[in-house]
Amino acid sequence: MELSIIDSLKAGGKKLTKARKAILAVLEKNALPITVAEVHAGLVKARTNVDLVTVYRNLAMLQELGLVNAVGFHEGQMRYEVVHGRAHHHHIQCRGCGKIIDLMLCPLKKLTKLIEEQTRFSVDGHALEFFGWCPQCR
Amino acid sequence: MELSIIDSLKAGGKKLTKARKAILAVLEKNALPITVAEVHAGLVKARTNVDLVTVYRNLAMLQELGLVNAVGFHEGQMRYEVVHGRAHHHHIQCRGCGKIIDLMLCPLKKLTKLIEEQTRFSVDGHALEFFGWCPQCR
DNA sequence: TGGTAAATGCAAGTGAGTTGCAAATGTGGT
DNA sequence: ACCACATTTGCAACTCACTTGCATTTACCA
Repeated sequence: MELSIIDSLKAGGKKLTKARKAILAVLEKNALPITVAEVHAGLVKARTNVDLVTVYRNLAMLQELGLVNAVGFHEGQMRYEVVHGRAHHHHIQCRGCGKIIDLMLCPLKKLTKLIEEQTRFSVDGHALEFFGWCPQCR
Repeated sequence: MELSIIDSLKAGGKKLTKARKAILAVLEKNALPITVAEVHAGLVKARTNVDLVTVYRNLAMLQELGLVNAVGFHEGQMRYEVVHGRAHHHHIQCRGCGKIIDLMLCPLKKLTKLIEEQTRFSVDGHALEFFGWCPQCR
């Protein structure tokens, strides 16, 4: 079974602070990965004053605990999404407008085993993003 | 057939400058994707004085022409490798020492078609990197 | 060889992300 | 409920990859 968010924090010796609750709430409200600035803007809109640096520190920490997922489209900044029981998945981003869509698939399980055999690395993660043009920008 | 590097530059209205030749030479010497700073260091070592900003501008241009390939491991900087007739491939990086290895495979051709059908995007690229621990760091 | 667009170097700027430190705040034990 | 204490937060300053503006230089073509 999966640990609850609170249990995961406790298991990592972390406190359940106001900032942390608010950050997770903003992420939960967004289905797609958002930037640190967008998380911060969400906090401001929810009248929760949390410094930007606190957002950075918490996202890094939540990522280490496996509670959030970092996604990068080589935009010069990272994006984050909650894990929270969602299935492992990937994304596609439009090169025109930047729109992101979830792709509920991953073809890499078998391949990972093959890579482990061939390289002698122990593989513990991968980044897979697609790029293209959405119907509106095409 | 594939255009030569010189032909590709000409086709794009680009000049074959000393800086450009030297940058491509440094990339050709390196089998794996290297950072902009590493390209620049390679130029200095080869006694070719090219400003760092020129390296940035040329790598961006060479990427647009499809002559070099940008690879990102979410390290806060990009890496570049020459395309030059090499087969499409991906990489794995060690989380311990940062070592990178070529993976001469790509499982995404069929999947790309499927994504195009499902999302109505026209897919024109993808980023796929693996992460893990190499035998020395494990 | 000379005219011209493209390319370069330098300096200054942008913006994401980090670090140090003093003040504030959860938490677990009593 | 309170206290002790480690964790967390905010602020300010900083780092570093990358970009931009502009005057000078260079490759190319007639």
